[in-house]
Amino acid sequence: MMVDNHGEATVAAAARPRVRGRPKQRSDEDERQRIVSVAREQFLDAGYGATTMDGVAARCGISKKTLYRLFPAKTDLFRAMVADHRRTMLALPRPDDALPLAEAIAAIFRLDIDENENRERLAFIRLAMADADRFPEIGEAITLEGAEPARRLLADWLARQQERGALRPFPPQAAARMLMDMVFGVLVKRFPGEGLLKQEERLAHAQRCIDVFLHGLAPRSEPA
Amino acid sequence: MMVDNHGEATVAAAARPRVRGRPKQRSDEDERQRIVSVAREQFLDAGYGATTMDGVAARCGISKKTLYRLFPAKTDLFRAMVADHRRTMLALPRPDDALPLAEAIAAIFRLDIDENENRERLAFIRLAMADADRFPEIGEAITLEGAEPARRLLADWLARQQERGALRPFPPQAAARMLMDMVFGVLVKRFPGEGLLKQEERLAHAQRCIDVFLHGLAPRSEPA
DNA sequence: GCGTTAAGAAACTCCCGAGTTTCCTAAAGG
DNA sequence: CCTTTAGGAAACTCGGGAGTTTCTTAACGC
Repeated sequence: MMVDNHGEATVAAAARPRVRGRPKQRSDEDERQRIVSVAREQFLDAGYGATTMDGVAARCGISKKTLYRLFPAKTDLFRAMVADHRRTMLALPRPDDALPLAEAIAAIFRLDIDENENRERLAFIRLAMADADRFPEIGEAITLEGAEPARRLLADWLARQQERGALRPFPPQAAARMLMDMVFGVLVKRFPGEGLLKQEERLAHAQRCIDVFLHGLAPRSEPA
Repeated sequence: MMVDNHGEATVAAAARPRVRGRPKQRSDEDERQRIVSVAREQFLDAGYGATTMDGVAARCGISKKTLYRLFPAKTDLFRAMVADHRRTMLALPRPDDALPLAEAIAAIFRLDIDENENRERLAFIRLAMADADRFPEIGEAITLEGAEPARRLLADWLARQQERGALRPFPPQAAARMLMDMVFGVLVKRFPGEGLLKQEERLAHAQRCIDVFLHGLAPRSEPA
């Protein structure tokens, strides 16, 4: 969805006649949204420092003047991007306790999101790690709107399963963190050369993690 | 060890008489080493972009002239820092197959390293993630000198345990990655506010990860 | 139609950091 | 002791990016 928006915006911008004079009026809100989309693309792709206002304006097909009217400073644009991300972050599903354990976890992790959404999710995390010091809100956005609620959801679910006797007793918060780290640790895989995992690999990896995790927390497993 | 070096360097620098004229000669090698130590501190603390040559020179108590004689460009300094990091990276231990499984893994992870070493390890990973695009070698340093060998070591060990029947069959590479992600995922915990985990928490967390992991790969566990 | 005005293009200021140079001084070395 | 020379301090150039301004022009509202 978001990438499509980008595409639209960019293409529209490129197609927009670059004539002098006052262009057709457009709603400020639409304009802001378009800009934020482009900015998100840039920020996620290049990081905060390497993203330039000139670049954003150019890619939006607008002048810096307009850009600065809507976003008085680069930081405002960044914050708006983060806020937008928070708004559009996917709502967490209520896991169905009747579901098989593995499926319930897969649902919590939304393993079904598409490649682009996943790419954006990881890019956002990278950005957060890189610029968390300068912009606490990006770290907060990830933590408060993404990781934290998801972890709480997962931890609650784990606690319930433990009460049911479906899982052995184990600190739920710690367990939730472990599983999330396993599943999203793929992020680091980005280092050596080849890009992110493909959809298929990502799913397979997640399934393996869930497998190990569930066996690791199974009620009566033999100690190693 | 490294932090001590930093301390020494910084203090020595501050104590150095800031007089005009030619100072007492010192070995270029010593000088380079001092500079690299200071630079490492800066790079790890502030990232590549936020580290300035002026700042490094000032903290070293030397002039930019000397700094640029020894390191013609900022990138050279950065590369030297990475190279130094690679050199001083701890050699991996050969795991003793006779050890209890949990202890063997703890040894592979060097869970006994001190707080400062651990802080540096995590800072380096963060730096790598932030600047991997511009400086592939930092990502490579982590991957090739740190993560990769450790993962291979762990994977080999896992494979051996599987052959012995101490662990159930499971793709060893995937398993090694999972465990590493779990143990070092703590990294992400840095976001919200409070700093890194204390030594004690870190060890406890690692032990819990190992616990879940070993149960998850135990030979005859009940499916969940 | 016709003034008003909002937007584009582009030049501009300002700042900051990489890298260079100049001048000065004192250690090195004979 | 006196010349040579390496290093410190600081001023410099240069480039690039944030944010501003000016000029121009065409859409908008009457």
